[in-house]
Amino acid sequence: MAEVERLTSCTLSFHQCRCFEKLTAEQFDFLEANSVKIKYRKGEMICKQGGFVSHVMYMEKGLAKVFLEKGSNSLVLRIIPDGNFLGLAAVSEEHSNFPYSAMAYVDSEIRQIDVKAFRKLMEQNTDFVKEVVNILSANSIQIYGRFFCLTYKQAFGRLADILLCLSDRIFKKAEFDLPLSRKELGELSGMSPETVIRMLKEFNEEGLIRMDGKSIEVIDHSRLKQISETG
Amino acid sequence: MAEVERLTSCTLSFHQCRCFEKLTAEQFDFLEANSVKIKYRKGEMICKQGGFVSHVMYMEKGLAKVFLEKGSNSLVLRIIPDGNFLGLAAVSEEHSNFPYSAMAYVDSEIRQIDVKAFRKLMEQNTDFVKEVVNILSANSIQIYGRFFCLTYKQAFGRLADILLCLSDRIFKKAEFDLPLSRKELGELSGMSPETVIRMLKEFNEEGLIRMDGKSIEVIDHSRLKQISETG
DNA sequence: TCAAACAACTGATCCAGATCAATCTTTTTC
DNA sequence: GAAAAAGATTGATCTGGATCAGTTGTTTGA
Repeated sequence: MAEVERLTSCTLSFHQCRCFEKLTAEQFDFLEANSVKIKYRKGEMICKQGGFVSHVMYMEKGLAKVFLEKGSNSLVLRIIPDGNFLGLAAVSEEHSNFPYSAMAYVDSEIRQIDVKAFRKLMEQNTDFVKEVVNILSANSIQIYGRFFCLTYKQAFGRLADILLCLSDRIFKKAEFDLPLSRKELGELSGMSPETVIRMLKEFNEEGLIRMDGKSIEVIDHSRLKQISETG
Repeated sequence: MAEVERLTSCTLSFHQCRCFEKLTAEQFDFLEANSVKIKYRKGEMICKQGGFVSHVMYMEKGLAKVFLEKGSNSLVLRIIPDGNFLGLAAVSEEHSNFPYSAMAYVDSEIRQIDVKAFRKLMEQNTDFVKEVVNILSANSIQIYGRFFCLTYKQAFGRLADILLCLSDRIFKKAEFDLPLSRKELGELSGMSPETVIRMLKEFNEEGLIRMDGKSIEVIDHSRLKQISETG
């Protein structure tokens, strides 16, 4: 029996992007010819909510957040590690403006692909467009889970979610140096920076994590998972 | 200058489905031959979160909610009026289980389309698959707005959103009979039924709406809109 | 036709987590 | 390398909205 996916506020879809594998050598060259690699520094804006869409972007190396902003409020929708698309909303012909902003968490290399060229490939290659549909679906499902968790889980459950997500899926090791401020960690888990600090301190004191400034180590993975589920 | 889309917790995307217009007569017949119309009674489940996906569903007539459930918590993702798809997540080959449940708010007629037939049309018809991509994108963007609002807006702002959404976009008139219980209205706007009642009462007393049991009339549209924006 | 379940409503209480106000620490800048 | 700005931390306070505990209609169904 297939296990039903667990609802987490994890900020990353489970989908492994296999788009480019579907292209012929010729199509891949066409895509290369119509794209350019851009380097962003930590903290730089990659796109602005409301701005004109001109490219589909692909994270080659780095880490970024995709978020909504309004006034002083900011909601992180997704975080984008290596090998993921950013701004795939652009493929829809009906949206000429970015529905979200994106910012680099760390120095990042992003491939900008001309949206017209990208759409052309979608017309030419059935497997490619199917893969795009798969990615869009997977992104939606991930957002649903995140939406549910930020709405119903308590603060400690949401923080446990994010810590596990960072450890298991972004950095893929128990110990990592957090490239985010407490404020940004708060935006990710939907709480104030002060609450983040207090909860991290508590997790630390109870031996669930070991924390030293920016360095975090997940110690009791299974209890964190339990907190994430019951929180 | 194009106006940037307003963030609301409205439960309905702005996209008008034009999928079927893209099909040839032959393809349309194929789709008809591979689909069946099902009637659901008010309150009946249309699909269950975790259940196997076998069909793409299209709301021909009626109103339904698409929601996540876990324990006693329920989060309404979207409401589906006439002429919208339900369960389009099924088109992705990677998801064999429904990521959400759906329930009919009122007696509804739903076309179930065999997912294999649907996918076949996506392979055959470029315009059709583009339109599917457009719908998926529009759905995502709508969910983003809703996510933001349920996270950051206060209760009265969220309720104002929903009332305007119901009046402007679902029923398309100022006065309508609400086919939802206070509890369901609470699920839609992310609050407890008691809070819904208190806020409706307040809106009523301040002359923003006129309320009599199930019947609701929007009186002061512009102030409601203002509340929705500042709330 | 009656009771039993459900929906609407009201008032009182409570609490998670935000906000505010300091202090301390680290990083940046000139 | 000193001053200034930004981030981390701590403690005290405050509050929006949930929860609880009723009462009063209103369907439902045996």
